Amino acid sequence: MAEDIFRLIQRSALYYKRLMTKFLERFDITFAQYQVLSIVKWHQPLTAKEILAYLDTDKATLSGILSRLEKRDLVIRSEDKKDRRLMYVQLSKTALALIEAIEGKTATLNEDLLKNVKNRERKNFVSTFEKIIETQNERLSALKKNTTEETNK
Amino acid sequence: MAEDIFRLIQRSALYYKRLMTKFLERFDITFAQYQVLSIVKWHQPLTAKEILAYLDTDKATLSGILSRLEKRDLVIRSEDKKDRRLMYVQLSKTALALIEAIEGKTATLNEDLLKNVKNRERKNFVSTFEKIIETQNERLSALKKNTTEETNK
DNA sequence: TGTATAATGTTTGTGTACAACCTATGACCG
DNA sequence: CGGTCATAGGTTGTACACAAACATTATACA
Repeated sequence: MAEDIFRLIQRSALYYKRLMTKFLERFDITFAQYQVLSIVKWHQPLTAKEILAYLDTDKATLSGILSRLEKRDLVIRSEDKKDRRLMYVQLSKTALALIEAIEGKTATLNEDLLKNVKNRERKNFVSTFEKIIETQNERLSALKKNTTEETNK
Repeated sequence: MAEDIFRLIQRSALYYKRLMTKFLERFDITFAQYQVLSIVKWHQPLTAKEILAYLDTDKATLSGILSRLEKRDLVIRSEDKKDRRLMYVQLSKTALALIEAIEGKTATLNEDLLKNVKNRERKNFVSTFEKIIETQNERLSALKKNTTEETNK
């Protein structure tokens, strides 16, 4: 029974990714690239670390995405002059125009996917989801603690 | 607002995958491999196409997973003698024992993740989720239809 | 019977997820 | 200072998601 719920979550996430990928195809960017670009747009300039905090992904993954975006002149990476470990990321003009052209349309798309779920139901859904994610988070951070404790021995 | 809901879905799916991956590490299989093995266990023998229907994934992906499982002697692939396009997949004895050792534990793990969500709340949650997935499915199959129509021109 | 078409799987190439390792820089502390 | 440690980020290797192209076999149908 519990497994069924996680199957639903996985399936819905997979379908959503497929839909967004198809939608973004015409703009020639991937879903992950879009997510990075739209976060950078909102909070420019951002360091890689800050992007990671928003997206909750891995630095190795992000590094690859940024490289591809930079190769296509969609982002600009530049060092901080005081702390030269930091890399600031900014959108190019092309990317800014691209993201602005996309954003409204994705909002419509998302709203359409939820057309059968009205306000109160949405709130209940979100509230349950937050409980689940909180527990997941507890379990995940417990795992991280264990591994760091072991390396400290 | 709608976007927030899909962010929750994606995040939860990601966390679940991370948790399962960590849990399965000690058995030296990946989450995707575990999913394939447990489906094959329930309905042996299965053709690749049938596994695809259960898992809703891609045939290219499955082909790779099965190759890796076969290399490690966890599954056995054999041709159908009547229709030689079909590949039947079966578990090896090792794999059968492995999956049986794992299954009970994952059930406990899943139940734990939902410990803060009681019966009625679960039902509401599932019912909302089913609506969302149904809409996603409609949009996805609309996309498929369009592409096949285009190729027919 | 022969030929076009469809169905089943594999292969190849790109992008992503993530662990493990590496580099370079900054911070702390004697 | 100088040495140790932590931090920011990149690199490498494995596995997965998926499109596109391919090989093989089955089926339909003229």
